[in-house]
Amino acid sequence: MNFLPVLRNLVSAYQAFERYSAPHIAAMGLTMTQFDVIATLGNQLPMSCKELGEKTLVTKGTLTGVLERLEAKGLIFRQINSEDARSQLIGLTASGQSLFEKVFPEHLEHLNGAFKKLSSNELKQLEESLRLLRDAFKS
Amino acid sequence: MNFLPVLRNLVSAYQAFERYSAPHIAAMGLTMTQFDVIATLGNQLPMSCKELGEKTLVTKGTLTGVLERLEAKGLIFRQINSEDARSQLIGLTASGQSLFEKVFPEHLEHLNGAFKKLSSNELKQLEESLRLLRDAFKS
DNA sequence: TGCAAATAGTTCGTATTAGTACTATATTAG
DNA sequence: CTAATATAGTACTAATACGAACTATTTGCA
Repeated sequence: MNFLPVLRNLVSAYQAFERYSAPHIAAMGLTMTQFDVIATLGNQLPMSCKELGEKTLVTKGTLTGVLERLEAKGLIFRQINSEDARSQLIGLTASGQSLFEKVFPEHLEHLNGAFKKLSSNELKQLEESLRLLRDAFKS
Repeated sequence: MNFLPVLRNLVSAYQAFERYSAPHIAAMGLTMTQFDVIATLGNQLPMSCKELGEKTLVTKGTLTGVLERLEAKGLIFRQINSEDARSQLIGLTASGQSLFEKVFPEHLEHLNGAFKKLSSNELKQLEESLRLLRDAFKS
């Protein structure tokens, strides 16, 4: 069974998504990864780097640098985790929260411009197919 | 229509693929991108950077660095393109060819370990779904 | 209790990655 | 024929990205 076309389509679909999204996000002064972090922190209680990394699929080594830059922009704060001194809690500052409220719905609308081309069935099929593929690579 | 689960699955499937493949390729002394270039050049006539970039989905700026490192390892050569002095032709050296012949079938077998979990229908469905998604982001 | 093992984050090295500006060459319109 | 434009590849910058080594805690187990 020839699976190379599937791999090729996986990579090109992923790249197409990135290239569709990145310019819109860059126009708001963020990178994709930074946006991902802001979107994950929005409307949530402060969370640890570990949890943030799991939700955004960003490894901890990368996250350190991303958080540095977001902190330098005044978008996030860090606070001590009183339950575990190894850990810290990350949250949005007022400025980060207001950026989130502006940018997140806008970007959803931008993405909807692409997804509205797909039917409800196609979306469901996609979600299921992708889950199968991911699971095939796991374990 | 909520498309966020589809996006999340796209990213996690892509990452699962990378994390399944990368260690196997790293064990052979290559990165994923380097392997991609070697695999694309294998059993082909020398081709331009432009063509190589289109086939591997690597942008030209990135390709410059990748080719530098592959050339330093003695795996590829560059030759003048007599038809266009702006361009050069990239091909595998004997050493690169022999690496290709060893590594490519091995890696296909490794990937098959994941893909054999999917039925023929699931593969077909995946290929089609991913093409739809990619096209939704294009244009 | 006390120490080995696990965990949270940072640091570091290497390699992409995108994007822009730049050089050299080719093509094409007038 | 020549000037404007397009194209191929390189140089450069900023930001990921991964993995390994490292520090500071915390946990688990004997």
